Amino acid sequence: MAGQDIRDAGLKVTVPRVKILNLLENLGEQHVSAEDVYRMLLEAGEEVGLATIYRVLTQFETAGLVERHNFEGGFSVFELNRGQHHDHIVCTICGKVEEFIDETIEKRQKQIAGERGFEIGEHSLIIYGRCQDPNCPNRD
Amino acid sequence: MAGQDIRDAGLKVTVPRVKILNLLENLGEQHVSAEDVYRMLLEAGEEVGLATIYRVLTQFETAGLVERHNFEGGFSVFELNRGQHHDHIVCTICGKVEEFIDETIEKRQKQIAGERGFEIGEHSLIIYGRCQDPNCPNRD
DNA sequence: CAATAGATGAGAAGCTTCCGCATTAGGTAT
DNA sequence: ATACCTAATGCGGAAGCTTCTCATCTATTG
Repeated sequence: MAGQDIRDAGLKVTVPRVKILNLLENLGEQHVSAEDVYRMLLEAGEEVGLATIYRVLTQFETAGLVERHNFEGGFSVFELNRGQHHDHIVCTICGKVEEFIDETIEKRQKQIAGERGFEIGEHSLIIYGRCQDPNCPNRD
Repeated sequence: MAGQDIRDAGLKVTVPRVKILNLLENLGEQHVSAEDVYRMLLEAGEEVGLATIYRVLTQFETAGLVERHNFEGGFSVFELNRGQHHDHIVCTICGKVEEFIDETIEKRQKQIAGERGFEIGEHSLIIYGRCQDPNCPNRD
């Protein structure tokens, strides 16, 4: 349950934090910006200050509860950390994001880092392309 | 030569554009921000407005002359497009950037995109870690 | 060399993100 | 329960990166 996760992260269980975490839990694989979270909560009649959202998302990230991604566009998007690392493939037309995991790539990355004397930390692999979703305005 | 590249891109060959392109050509594998370009030109006694640098870098990117990367930190870095695609490994301590190419990973990416019905375009693979450069303040 | 479409520079404005500070609320011990 | 103390919130505003506006200037073309 959300409350316990927040407590485990060493944070007080407050109304805004629970609202934000619940929202993320209900989002599934969807990726949202801080502004998105703000708007979605507003639309649900739950008003939380934007500064608080940024603060809380950063705290959740530090605590490992959520992941932050820097897609193109200069702002961050967040998603719940469901434990399993994964990479992203993003449609440059409609913005749809899918996730994937590939062991081959993971292994090669570790090797590459090792060869270059890097102690590997995070990594970010984003493939950009055009999806074939019938609802995607991908025509030409 | 720089002038011809600029003309080929459909842009007028102006003093600022030539200065910026020449600077990038002399930078090798170094990655610079727009602000870096501004400062470097200033130090070389060549004053170019910051707005122009942003404009020109974006135009060069569109024309395929330079590549823009969004590393962590919320700002873009640029490098000359030397034709050969490559990925990056970034030290999270000292910010050092190294480049690499790996055919295994490239191939898997194409496969993954194909499996998911994506027509692959760009991709961005950034590994974050800690380097072992003696000059890197990597101690703990 | 004049005409013109395009480029520049300076400052203002935009966007995302983060402070500072007064107020409020969670957690804990009474 | 109550009161206390620390932490969290919310607001306004500010910071950093980037883009826009617009008057001025310049590269190109005939």
